[in-house]
Amino acid sequence: MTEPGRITSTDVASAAGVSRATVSYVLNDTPGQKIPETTRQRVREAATRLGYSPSSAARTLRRGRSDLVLYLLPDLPIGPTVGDLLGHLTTGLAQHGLTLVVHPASRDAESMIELARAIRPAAVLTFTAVDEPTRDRLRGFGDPAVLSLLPGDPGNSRETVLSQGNTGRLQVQHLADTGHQQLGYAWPDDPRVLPFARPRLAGVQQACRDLGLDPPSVQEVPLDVAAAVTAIRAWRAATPAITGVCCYNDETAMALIAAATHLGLRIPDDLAIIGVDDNPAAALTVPPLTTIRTDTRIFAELCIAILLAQLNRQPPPRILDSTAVRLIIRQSA
Amino acid sequence: MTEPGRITSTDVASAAGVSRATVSYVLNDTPGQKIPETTRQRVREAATRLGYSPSSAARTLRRGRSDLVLYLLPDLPIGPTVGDLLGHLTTGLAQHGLTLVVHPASRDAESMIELARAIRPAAVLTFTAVDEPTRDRLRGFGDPAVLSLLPGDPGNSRETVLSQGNTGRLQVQHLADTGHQQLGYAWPDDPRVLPFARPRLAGVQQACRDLGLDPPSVQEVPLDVAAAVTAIRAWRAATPAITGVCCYNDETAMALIAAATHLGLRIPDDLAIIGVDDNPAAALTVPPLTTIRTDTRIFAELCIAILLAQLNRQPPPRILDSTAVRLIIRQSA
DNA sequence: CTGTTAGCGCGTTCAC
DNA sequence: GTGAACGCGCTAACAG
Repeated sequence: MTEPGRITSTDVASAAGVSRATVSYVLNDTPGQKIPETTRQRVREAATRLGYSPSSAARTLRRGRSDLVLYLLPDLPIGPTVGDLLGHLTTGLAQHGLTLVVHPASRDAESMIELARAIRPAAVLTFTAVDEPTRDRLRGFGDPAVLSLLPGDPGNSRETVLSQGNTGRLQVQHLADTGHQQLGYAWPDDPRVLPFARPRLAGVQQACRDLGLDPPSVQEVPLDVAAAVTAIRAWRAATPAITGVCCYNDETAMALIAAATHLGLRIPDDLAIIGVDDNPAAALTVPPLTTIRTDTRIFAELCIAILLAQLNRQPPPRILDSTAVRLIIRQSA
Repeated sequence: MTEPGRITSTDVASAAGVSRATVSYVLNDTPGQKIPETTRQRVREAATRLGYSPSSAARTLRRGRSDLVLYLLPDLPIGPTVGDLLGHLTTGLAQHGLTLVVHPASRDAESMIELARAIRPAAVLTFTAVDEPTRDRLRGFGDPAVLSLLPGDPGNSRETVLSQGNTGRLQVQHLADTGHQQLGYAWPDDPRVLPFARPRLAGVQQACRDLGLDPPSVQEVPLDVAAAVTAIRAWRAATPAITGVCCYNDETAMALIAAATHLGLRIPDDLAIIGVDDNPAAALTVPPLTTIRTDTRIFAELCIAILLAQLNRQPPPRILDSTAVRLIIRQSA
């Protein structure tokens, strides 16, 4: 007779011998309500015994805001880093009663706006920056917290989480530490990863300036051995020759390793190569790849801390992302 | 005055000069309602002009079921295949007005049940099988469609999507085609991937039986070159020696390639190696890796078709997953 | 003090 | 074509 899953606050109320209002007050610890501990006990006991959990639909309807966090999935291959980030975000948000919903980040903002309108997310998480007009319209839909992971236009760089600057700095620093003066940058050919590639290159360029090195010689390196051979030839033909290369990511680095092997070059003696990501494959190349790892767990926690602060209208925690990024020294550089 | 995003069916109704009921009937194309085309036009025009989209909270409350699809993220490293699948599922579901929500698949079913209770998903998508009791309890919460991607216990194998059997078959077939009679299987050491590894190995074993080959010699191959060296030594010491190895995935295969290189073995002449996944890195190993690719787009579409059929209480489309799996011949086997 | 009543939020659907 | 009730939790106003 009692349909399973149909336990509402009414059921809890009658089981505890109180009204639905009281149930709500107790379960939400509403401040300013003087309800004796004995009653609270009874209500809570009844709630757990019956397995009550409030309907998020009804709650959302009333509150004007859901417990969902909208995560706009960029249109690019999801590597292990982004994948792990997703996993940790999901787990971390769940601990705060928030649920991650994934949606494709389409070109036009419309479909995102419409979804936000429909589900009234507590927060919106994106990789690419959200422009002001869109942000404004979002405010109408429960005023979600908005967090962009990657920096947008330089200058408009509010609190950005994945600065990527440290990544480049660590790459350059390590190459400089191991005696390289002339650096190359292996740029990806997939236009979809531009939002990641641009700030990474910028970080490398900045680090070169800071260390007094020449700016890096940028070559496009598609994920294909023949093309990588061409890039390496160009670097080695330069005067002075490039001896160390910062790669956009580990896959780009692997293309370079394969090409260098083809050319009979020795890594790192003839050419030092350093990647980004610490892809599981990076430990298994020949030679194993030196790379930069982002600790996605720390990173996810940082994102969540920022979101929660915004939701509670508190100042954002001023934590640097440098703790989350670290050099993994293997043998390619 | 008109708060943005606060357009409700009441607004549309008054703009079109009709009642909210009519708005609902028109916008949902409710069958059995005789509403003249002119009125319908007016309602639709008003809706688009005002930018109306219904509140999913209210709709869920009324319908007892939301437009969310719960996706239980298994606790394992998210490789490119699972990542791409996620992307395609998201996009494909969005085209049907469904939204993917991601939740960690925790050990106990409780937290999942509770979430389902709260959000009333239209469907639940899991990798590992859902047991009968859990399935039963779910029925109470709007009776979501349930789809398990991986097979559970053999025997209880209802409609399973990612059978993995074809994967193993393709691996064995190719090795047999290229003259290998004694096969090895490189088994992963990460217990979290067991749900994938078990059916893949089962597929390999079945294929060996079908082709009259000896059962594969299984060696555990951690993602570490030293350990992979040990495995290769064991295979080569066997009589008759193993000449071709099916790997759990591309990373396992890469460990083997690195180990073989260390041992001075030639691939594929001394040892043929075949992976699974077609990880972007697979094309960049030396030699490039022969592997099995799953077309995640086709696969996602298949999942969605099955879900939609279940939602409409129609028989599931009987499509084989073989179309989605394909051999990529490079040079390692 | 302790707790209740009543109405809102918004789309859906039955009965007229 | 419409009025009205419903689904469920929240909370301002109010009573014992």
